[in-house]
Amino acid sequence: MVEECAEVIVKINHPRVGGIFHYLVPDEMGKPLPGTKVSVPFGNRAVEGWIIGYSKPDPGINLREIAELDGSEPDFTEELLGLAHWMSGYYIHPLGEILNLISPPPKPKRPLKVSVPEKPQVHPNGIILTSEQQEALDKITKALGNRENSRFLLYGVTGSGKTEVYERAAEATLAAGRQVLYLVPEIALTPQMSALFKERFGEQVAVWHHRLAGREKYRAWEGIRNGEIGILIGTRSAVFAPFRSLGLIVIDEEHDPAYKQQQKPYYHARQVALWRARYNRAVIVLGSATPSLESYTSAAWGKTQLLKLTKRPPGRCLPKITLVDLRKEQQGGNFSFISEYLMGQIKLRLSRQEQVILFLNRRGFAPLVFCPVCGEALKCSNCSISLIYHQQTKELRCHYCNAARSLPRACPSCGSTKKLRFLGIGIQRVEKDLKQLLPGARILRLDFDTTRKKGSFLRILGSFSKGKADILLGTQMVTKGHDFPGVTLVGVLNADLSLHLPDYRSAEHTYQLLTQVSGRAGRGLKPGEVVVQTFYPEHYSIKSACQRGDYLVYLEEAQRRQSLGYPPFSELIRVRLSGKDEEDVLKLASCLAQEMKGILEPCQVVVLGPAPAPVYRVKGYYRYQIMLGT
DNA sequence: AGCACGCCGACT
DNA sequence: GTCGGCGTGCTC
Repeated sequence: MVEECAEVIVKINHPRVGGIFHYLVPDEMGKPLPGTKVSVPFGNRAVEGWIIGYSKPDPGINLREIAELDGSEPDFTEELLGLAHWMSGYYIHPLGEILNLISPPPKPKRPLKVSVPEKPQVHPNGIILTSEQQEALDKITKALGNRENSRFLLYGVTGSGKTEVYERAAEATLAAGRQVLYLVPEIALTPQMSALFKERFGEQVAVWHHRLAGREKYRAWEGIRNGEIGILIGTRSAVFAPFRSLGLIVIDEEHDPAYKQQQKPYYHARQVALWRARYNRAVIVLGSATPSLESYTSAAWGKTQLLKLTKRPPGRCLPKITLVDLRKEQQGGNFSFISEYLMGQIKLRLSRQEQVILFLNRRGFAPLVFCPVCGEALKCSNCSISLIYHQQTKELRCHYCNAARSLPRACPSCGSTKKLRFLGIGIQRVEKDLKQLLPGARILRLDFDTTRKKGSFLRILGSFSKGKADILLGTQMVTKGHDFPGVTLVGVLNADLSLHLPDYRSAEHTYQLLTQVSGRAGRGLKPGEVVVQTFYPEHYSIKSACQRGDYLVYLEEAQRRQSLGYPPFSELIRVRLSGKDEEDVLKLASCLAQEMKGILEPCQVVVLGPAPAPVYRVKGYYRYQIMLGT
């Protein structure tokens, strides 16, 4: 009779070695708990891995012994092992790599100084809740009290005080002896959030994100594990923290695409959080002024309880929104990026020494550079995409592979040495032109290129909020939850840019972007105004963003998705194949699609493709895709 | 992924 | 005759 052997997942990142390997456990090791890190002989070398369970191996394999146990405690709780299994199946990814992803941070070399945990003290702020806030809070605390796995959508207009509701729900959770996970979409939002929570809850608050230094990381992880930390504020990877008693999960700005990882494994933190909430019988609150359609319909179907905050606190009203039709502007002879109306409003604010935010979702100086003789646009040599001209570095950049080249003397396609032409307007061009149009104005630019250096993001925001500039000109980055009381005007230079992207959610994303950026206006006591410039004022996502307070955009979008058979009314899977040889990729994709059709179409799954991906070459790899839909 | 084994071209 | 090219295949 063969004894039960340890099932070990080896830490080797290749999908072909994703399986379980059995090892004998030497007697002196006893029976280590699942989750324990081990070192095992593998082929002719030693590799690390984790014991994930015990079972009888198939007969006839030459079993070897575990060489070493690493660490006194298992790396994973039972919950996290279960989560890893679920993720491995759901995201079709090797278990070993999932375990690697969620494994604890390494122990720092120098021992940590022993901190004496002070008695946590809570300092209430004395704010009086609006009746809507109170009602939302009551429902959340009731669910907390019942230890139900409840799911809420806190749908509140920008500035309606969602954070205050989260803080009080956190207070109730701590009082019940349980822990809180508070997720935010990006690292830049963690400092202000943790400052806010620390003010109220003291040192039991910790921050987590991937850029944290080694010992900070370790301290937060340990604190969560041993219960000294009651509230963890972090970005999506914080969803894997080893809570001992998780009671509340808050996902702030739940619609934000940053919650989805853009690399393997392509997990969605909201999805993972829902799993953990279920496992822990915890309450989960998804909060947003512009919920994802998935969450909104989930509420409509009764799977999620809807909590609405429709008003800003007394004295703070919603900004007025003005739509400017750029077609009419051009008919009137103004071909500039800025309408007369918006220009007038900017000048008015400058004269009153109020601040302005301008939003244009396009990096660089000119998005297209072409030869006036042959008409050919300059393309990246590795990607099927046009190169963008960047003014300050005087070079052409590919926004997909980041390759840069200097502006060529002669056209690479026809050899003409006539000066290349720039087409379209990027944020650097706006900055340059604005400085000429408004010589006295102090302008700050906030985009990927001005925030590459560590700390520059906060430096720019800091100097703007201290009033050291009049105009903050930015891409996507300016839309995220910052609070500038001095801003009374927000200008959206081109609302249409995200409307025509090849994504079935582009209308939803446009609506969310416009509403979020509009929310930056009038956060102080002075009333705010938003000016939205568009070539397409009758498009429903633009119209609805400008008539806030109605939920029609969700109804309309839901109807459209349903009639076209898109999620959340169906399931959709995109299978992407990529490789250096286009022939090979296409051949394999065709075979795969054929195979899938044979198996899936009888069970009513439609197989579409293969078709070239929207950007069909990236970094020298050809990309084809197959869509599966129900 | 590593790292072996393994069978064909230019070197001390 | 040997060093080494990277094609194929295996790892409890």
